Amino acid sequence: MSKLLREKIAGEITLSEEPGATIKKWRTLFNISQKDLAENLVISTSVISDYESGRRQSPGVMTVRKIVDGLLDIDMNRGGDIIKKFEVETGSEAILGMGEFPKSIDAGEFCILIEGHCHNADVGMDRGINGFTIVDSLKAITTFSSADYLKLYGWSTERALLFTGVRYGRSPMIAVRAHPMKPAMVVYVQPENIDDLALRLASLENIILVSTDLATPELIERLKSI
Amino acid sequence: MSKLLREKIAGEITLSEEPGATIKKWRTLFNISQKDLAENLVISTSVISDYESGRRQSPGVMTVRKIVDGLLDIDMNRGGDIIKKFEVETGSEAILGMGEFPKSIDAGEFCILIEGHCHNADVGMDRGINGFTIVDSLKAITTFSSADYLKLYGWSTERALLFTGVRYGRSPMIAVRAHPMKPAMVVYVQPENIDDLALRLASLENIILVSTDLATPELIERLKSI
DNA sequence: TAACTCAATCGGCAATCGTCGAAGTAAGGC
DNA sequence: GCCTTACTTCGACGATTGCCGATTGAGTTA
Repeated sequence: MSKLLREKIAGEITLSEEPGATIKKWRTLFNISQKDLAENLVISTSVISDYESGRRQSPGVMTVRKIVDGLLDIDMNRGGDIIKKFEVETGSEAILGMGEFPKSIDAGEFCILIEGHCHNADVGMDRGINGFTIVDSLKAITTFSSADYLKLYGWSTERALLFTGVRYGRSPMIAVRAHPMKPAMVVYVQPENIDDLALRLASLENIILVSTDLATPELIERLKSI
Repeated sequence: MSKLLREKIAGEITLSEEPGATIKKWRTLFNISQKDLAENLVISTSVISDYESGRRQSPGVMTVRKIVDGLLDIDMNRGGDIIKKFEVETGSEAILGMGEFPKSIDAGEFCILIEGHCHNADVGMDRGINGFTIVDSLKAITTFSSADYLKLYGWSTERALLFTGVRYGRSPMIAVRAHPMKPAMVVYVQPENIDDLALRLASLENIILVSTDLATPELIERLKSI
């Protein structure tokens, strides 16, 4: 959905030397009048104008968030035409889900959330997880170019990498071993088996290896809720 | 360089329900202590702590900007290790440059800035330009998949599309014609010729067709300065 | 255990935000 | 010329931010 767009707009406004001008740019891009926006946010139109004209030079993030959401909301109610224009393809179909958490979550907590069992207790659980990527292992192996592997890591490598369709429980860990970037945690989703070598490799790389019996859709839902 | 990352961090902080927690997440990710950050920003450490702990729940965009830049700055001074970790490949080599302007700039002004000559005065110059993309036409034609064309349009289609290596002056406009997304302006960079059909198509699509004698590096520099 | 680092907490104060509403300007209809 | 629509400008005022410095607490290290 439009999460990326939302972030893009917010980021641009926040970083702009003239946040007001940037707000205006986006409002115009969305073809929304000050009045419509003001109505949506239940504030007076002069407020919008004050921001855009620069009378308030450093609006709080809360204000920016409200404005961004207002723009997106109005467009949605109109059919989402502009949003669609900005939407980019999600990329490879081997990636089933991906997200970043707004704040670090403890590996232990994460484990509980996904009802996972840890298989190598020797590596510490005291690290933060900042995001997740769920991969269809088979598709990933057959369709990924080496550059695509970068996509597995969203914005932070301090993340959990979840593999579905695990058969012998060896290849995913081998792939991780071969790759220069290391996740904080690897999760096998409903694996048929967990390989011994995989376990050794995980400990070697200092990666927490976990398995869960939850199904992928359920997992995605839980992870999105963080 | 790290423009995308900068925007990503700012966007995430701004949109977070707990901006402080998100600030902390990134500071930790960058392995920077409150003290180091405070020193870089020439403020007291308690300020950072106050934000992270949530005493200030809606910091101004100026504050957020300073913090983000502080994080990136410190990392740069340390060798830029973390930034590099987040850097994603720039993508196709057919795209020579791309950027978004922090605010809308008038088509006329834009024209003057790049020392361009307009070839179809019939279409109005009264539209805003929000960004630009410079493409090597030859490489684009030979290497782009149809999905790649989406990349030409950064975040806004209300942008200028600049083609280099134009020979007959026809193909670029044909490509634009065939594509569902239309830029506000097409610029031929040091073209050998400008095709008549291209002109007609431009008018038909209501796209401003401009040519410039400036070289690509000079163009990029000027455009980045907006 | 004393010394030091990293971070959290808090009272306090000037500067700025967030918001309103009234009044004013500019561009079209008709 | 009169009525809308779409903004801009501005005085006012309570709520918050932005910042400081002092203090406390939890970990490290010598």
